[in-house]
Amino acid sequence: MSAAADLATAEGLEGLSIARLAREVGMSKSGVAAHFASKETLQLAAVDLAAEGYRVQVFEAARGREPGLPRLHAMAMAWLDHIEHVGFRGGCFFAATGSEFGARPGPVRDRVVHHTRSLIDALEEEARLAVRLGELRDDVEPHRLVFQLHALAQEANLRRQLLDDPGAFDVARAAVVDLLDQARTRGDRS
Amino acid sequence: MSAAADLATAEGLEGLSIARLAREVGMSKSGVAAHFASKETLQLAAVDLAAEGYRVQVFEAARGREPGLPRLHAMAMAWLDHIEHVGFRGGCFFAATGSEFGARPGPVRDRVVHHTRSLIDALEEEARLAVRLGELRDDVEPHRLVFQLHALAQEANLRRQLLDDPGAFDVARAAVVDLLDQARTRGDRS
DNA sequence: CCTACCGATCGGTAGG
DNA sequence: CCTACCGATCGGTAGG
Repeated sequence: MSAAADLATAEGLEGLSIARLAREVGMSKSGVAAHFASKETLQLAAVDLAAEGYRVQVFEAARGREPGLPRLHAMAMAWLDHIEHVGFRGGCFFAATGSEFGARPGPVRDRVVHHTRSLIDALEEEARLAVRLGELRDDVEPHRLVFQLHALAQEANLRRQLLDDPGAFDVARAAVVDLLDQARTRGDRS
Repeated sequence: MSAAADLATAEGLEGLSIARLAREVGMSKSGVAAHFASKETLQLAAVDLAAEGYRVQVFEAARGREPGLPRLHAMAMAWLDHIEHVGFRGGCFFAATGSEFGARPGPVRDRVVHHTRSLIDALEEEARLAVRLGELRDDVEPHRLVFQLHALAQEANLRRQLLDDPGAFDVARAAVVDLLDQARTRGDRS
């Protein structure tokens, strides 16, 4: 069942058909259909499973560091590492499904949006805290900082998928370090 | 014919079926099929049409400015403007198709990759020139600068599609300005 | 450019 | 969990 959803995740998209999934796990088509009320239910299960994957990594990495800048830094890096190593053929699951369902209103899109916003909100929250703690400059806008962090991850994923750029994630990591460095309060070396 | 490809473009993806397109332009299915050797040919036509759309805007904007930093700046802005105003339901055509065909080898993927790389190469070339002209600092890496510029556009597109962030393109534009500002030779106000 | 057809695949259900 | 079926849609072709 969750093994089915995992293989579903690996396949990636709307092309994840009940029939195809059935073949892959060696069951009859209606055997799979019995586990999910509809194709949409299967898609939602795949989305939630993928979300669990990065949530565990990102928030586990966060727990190990003090709140504020160190935690923000750790979350951004853990998130890049996770995308780099997911191993789905289509790369980052949320980049793929977000792009696919961005223009298709419905529960699947809503779920993808929810998980995406959830990560962004967590990063913004941590950035806001870092500003409050004086670790990041007063004039740093958390919204924009996280915009840039998220952008770098998207770009690394795109370049690996499309441009065979094996160093894409290293470039992204270096840019993240620079970005946080420039936002850091002068003289602060925490 | 090119009107068909245009509506095809608007629809966006693999879901662009010959049957669906036929309905949309009021022809029979095989009437459309006769114009394209195969579905793949139709997809390639749509990709090329979309590429023409941004090429015209970006390279026209470039022609009006002197080579180097001014031209790089103009290209980045024209490109953001184009993505913001394409009007395809799925947003940026190349973000959508790139994500969809990134893991599907074949002529369609190759064509999407070619157009994507083409724009990136043009931006990098201009950045390299700006360094040579002394408009950008010596230690600026064109590859990484364009990585960041491209990342901002991807993120703006994603946020509009997924997060109903109407100011996403304004944030991206402001970040582009900052990025080029920081890369600029100190004291240079060209 | 059309009608009419093909084989394949889809999501879903009936009935067990 | 299965077989067996449904109506719909797909890409593509035959024949005109």
